[in-house]
Amino acid sequence: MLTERQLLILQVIIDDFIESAQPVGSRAIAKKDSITYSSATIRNEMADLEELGYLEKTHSSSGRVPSEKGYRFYVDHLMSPFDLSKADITFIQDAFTYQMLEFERVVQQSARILSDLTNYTSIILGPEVYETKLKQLQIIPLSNYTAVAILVTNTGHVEHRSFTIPVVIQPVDLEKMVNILNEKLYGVAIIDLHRKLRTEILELLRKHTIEYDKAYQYLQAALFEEQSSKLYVGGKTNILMQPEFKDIDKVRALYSMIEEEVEIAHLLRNDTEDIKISIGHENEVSAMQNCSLITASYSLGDDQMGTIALLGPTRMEYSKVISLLNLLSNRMSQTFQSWYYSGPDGKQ
Amino acid sequence: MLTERQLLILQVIIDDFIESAQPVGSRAIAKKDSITYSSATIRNEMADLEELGYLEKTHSSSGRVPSEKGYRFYVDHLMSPFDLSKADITFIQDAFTYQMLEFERVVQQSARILSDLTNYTSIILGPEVYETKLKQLQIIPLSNYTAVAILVTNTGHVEHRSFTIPVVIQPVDLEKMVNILNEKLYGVAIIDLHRKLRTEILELLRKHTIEYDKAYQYLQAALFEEQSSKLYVGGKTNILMQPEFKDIDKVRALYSMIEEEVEIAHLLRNDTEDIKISIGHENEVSAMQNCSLITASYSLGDDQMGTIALLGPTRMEYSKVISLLNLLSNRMSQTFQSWYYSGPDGKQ
DNA sequence: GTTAGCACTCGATTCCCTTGAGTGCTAAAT
DNA sequence: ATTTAGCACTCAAGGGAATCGAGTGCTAAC
Repeated sequence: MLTERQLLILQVIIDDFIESAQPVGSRAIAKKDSITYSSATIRNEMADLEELGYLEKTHSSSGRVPSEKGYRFYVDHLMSPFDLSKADITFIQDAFTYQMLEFERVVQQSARILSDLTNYTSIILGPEVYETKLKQLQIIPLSNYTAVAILVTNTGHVEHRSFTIPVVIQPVDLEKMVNILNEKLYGVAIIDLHRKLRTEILELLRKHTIEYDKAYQYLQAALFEEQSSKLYVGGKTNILMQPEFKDIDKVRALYSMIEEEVEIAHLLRNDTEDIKISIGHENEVSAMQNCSLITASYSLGDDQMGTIALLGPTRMEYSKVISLLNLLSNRMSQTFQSWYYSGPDGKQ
Repeated sequence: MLTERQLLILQVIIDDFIESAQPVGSRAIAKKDSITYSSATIRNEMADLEELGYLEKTHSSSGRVPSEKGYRFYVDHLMSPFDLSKADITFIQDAFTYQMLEFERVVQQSARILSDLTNYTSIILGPEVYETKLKQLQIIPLSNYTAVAILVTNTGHVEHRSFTIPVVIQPVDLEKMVNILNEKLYGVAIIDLHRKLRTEILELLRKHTIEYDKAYQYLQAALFEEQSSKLYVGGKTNILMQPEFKDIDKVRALYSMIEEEVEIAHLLRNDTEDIKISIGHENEVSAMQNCSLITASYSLGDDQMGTIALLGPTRMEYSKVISLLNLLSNRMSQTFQSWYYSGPDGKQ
């Protein structure tokens, strides 16, 4: 068990290192206002903290640097809550008052806010489209041979895909089909669309169009190809600003990691209500092992929608990042909520 | 005027340097099969070529490096046409045979192809949406207070924007409005939409809806906000692979430059039929002055649509890049063409 | 005109020395 | 029993000096 004094010293060291990115020496600590002991005492405590695994040295005569265990202890027990500046808060509020009526827009804006306010890289995992519901389906002919299919969900999300119209299908058939589909599929969750199309609608359609199979096949290709949830990344170049990434190879590794959308999406998904923090080697992926990843989730009512995250060096401003993620995930959830339950202005 | 031998030597030096990124020495040149002179002779010629400004030394006893004037001469007179490998060609053809029916898709795919095949960064400037024509306008209500407006162009491009419905406007008004708009605006170029809305349609609409002004204002906000042509960037991280960018500051400068979409768009626009090459300081922007930018344009029929470009170090594989850009811009133009004039399969 | 030969240049690498920030330990002070 | 002052020690970083070698320019011979 750590003594009060050790707790204090550990906290001060980590705070200092997070700010300065330089190994912290005993003299520097002794000078702090909150510290009343001499550098020699500090040295003794530091030696103990090192032995306990909370601190490390970069070389035998260097100052101390927090270990991953140190950071873990810090975020669990030590760190003091961060008060966002008035400026930051109004910045966020402002961003959310002006015409935030589209999912994509909210998410992109949020990613941007996060990266701008932290100098880290923000990653936002979009919702599983599956959970939203079909509002309207439309097929708009572009030429005699091509058309664009448009799918609108209740969240205002629009998917579209152009396709060639098979010769055997007449425009009038197409129209009939769309009518039937809209009638039968309105309000159906996107995740169920596929199944429903294949079963219930099949018979119905057969009565009206001769070439159901072909039409079905095309429709499916047109609409259901990429419904995997999207990744929004903000401030990718912020990584370059961090002193721990002055070595270009690390940057390269991290970038190619971020481009692995599938893997990242998997890593991110945070199903809990809480904020989740992964420090250094707590991350499974090797390219991220000198990084920390902090994730929070946003939701619509009780439904988890997606995850917002910040990726930075292990020497991260945990406290600030957590405050920000909390504020922003709430703000996002609120916004989505307001689209459904609020007054005519869509404001709270 | 350069002698035959000088031309040969210059060519060999630049070819070598483009491949190796290392200053080229006289001995290395003398060893090449195509060179029958001794290193001493080469040295004399190199000294002359340096005096003429085509070569430079990095320091007084180093090998030679092409100057920007050298590169310029090389691309204008020296470089031999590059035969793309069978593999590369089939790779491109394959990419274009499978369901390329959306503008975005074609462009994104192309950007990817370019960056993958070259290890440079590709930038594609989308078409001015203005030049395309309105196919259909739709407003789909999402709730009592919100709706999504969708605009489809003849190129299969879909724009959409959610908005709040002003209280004063009834759903039935909305419907009427959309009908009128579709009737009157079908086939109108996007660039003319604005004007037309403001003039001709105004009176017509006034007869039918009470709150035209409000509706107009909302419609406009919903549909015409971001019609600037889009930028598609591929292989941004390829920059990190080039030895001339092992210095992180240069990378940072270049990245923040690329993010200036407006400026880049302006730089890129290539209104000629031909391929345009800007070497080093021929670029106005300082962050690009150790880069070369090669642009080509793609078109629909006789209408220039947009620009595709590759950005790399001045030591670029000009010859290969040019072949690739030629092939790809043609392939893109063809594809767009085929959407309009070809048979039911959309194939040539 | 071409080439061999040689002195010369200069970046890169290595080694050594110095500096200074920081430690650990011991002994004295509280 | 803590705390602190003092001192010897460690090691990274930075600054020459020495060495190496790739490459040049020039001269004289072919």
